Amino acid sequence: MTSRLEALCMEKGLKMTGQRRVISQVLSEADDHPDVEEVHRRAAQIDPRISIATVYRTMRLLEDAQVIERVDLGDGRARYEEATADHHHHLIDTRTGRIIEFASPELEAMKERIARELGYKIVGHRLEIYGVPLDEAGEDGRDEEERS
Amino acid sequence: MTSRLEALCMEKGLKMTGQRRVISQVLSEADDHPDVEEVHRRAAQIDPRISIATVYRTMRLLEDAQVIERVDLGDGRARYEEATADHHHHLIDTRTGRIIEFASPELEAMKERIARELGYKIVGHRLEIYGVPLDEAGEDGRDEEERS
DNA sequence: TCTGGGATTGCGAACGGTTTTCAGTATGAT
DNA sequence: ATCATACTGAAAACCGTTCGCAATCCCAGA
Repeated sequence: MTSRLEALCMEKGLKMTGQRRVISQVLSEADDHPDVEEVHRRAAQIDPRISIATVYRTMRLLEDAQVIERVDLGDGRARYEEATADHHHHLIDTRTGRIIEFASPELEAMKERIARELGYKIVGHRLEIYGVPLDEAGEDGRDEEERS
Repeated sequence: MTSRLEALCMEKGLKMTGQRRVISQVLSEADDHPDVEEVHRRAAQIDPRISIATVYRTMRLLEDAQVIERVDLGDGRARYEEATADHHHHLIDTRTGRIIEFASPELEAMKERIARELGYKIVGHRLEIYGVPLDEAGEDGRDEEERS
């Protein structure tokens, strides 16, 4: 059965090898933001002879083909998600690492405006919010707040 | 004479060595966002026997002491700026690498609101805009400001 | 002013994530 | 099936950053 990403790859004329098929499947089924190691782990469960180097290469290939998107969450390794048409951003739960996606047209508009006022045309942007759940924010041992 | 950052360091009770003095001076005089290698280059011009390891160590020290702030511009290396009270963000000129700082209270408010709606309290955030100068970007000349 | 000992430094080695090299393998067009 | 070519695995190279260690420096105390 061809996964969504596999279909996309064939559409783009990429040679479909066994490992690319497996990685495409893994990525199609992922609903989170796995890093390369995690993709490799999941791929290896389907076919243990896939090497980490191939995963790296395939991720780059898919990124270049704009099938997936690299997400830099500031933790030193690249994470990935399926490419989407609409721009969105990430809120990272610093307690659990959970990543929540959100989009805000107003925010987009405001960014455009700010860039224009500075004399620039936006070619890319990224916003990350780090936060803690409201209902847990005030409870346990008051760690002092730090605004950065 | 003692640089601004050097004074800050002494205030915080850090032992002031020759290298820390030099690095503090370099950082006090910088009005850009140098990476460690660049700080080392500038420091070495004042005192050539400062090692890159010491620069790395000192940057971390100053960061921990909240004298400077690390800025991750997504280019794989850490950049730094003096710590400021007000939160600001960066617009990166993808043609030249120039970094323009900007702040927007409305943007801050909007982020707070978005986080709250998602049930979160913000503990940190970061926004980067990548852009090209309007007057070099092609037509769509909406706002033509000299911005070299 | 001199001293002692903990903090700091320089060097190179180690590190973690990522890319590359290279020889062997698999793919898809024929 | 065949063959040129693209792809793969394993290991080495890379790059920014950190660490281990012996030598050195800073500065509180004498």
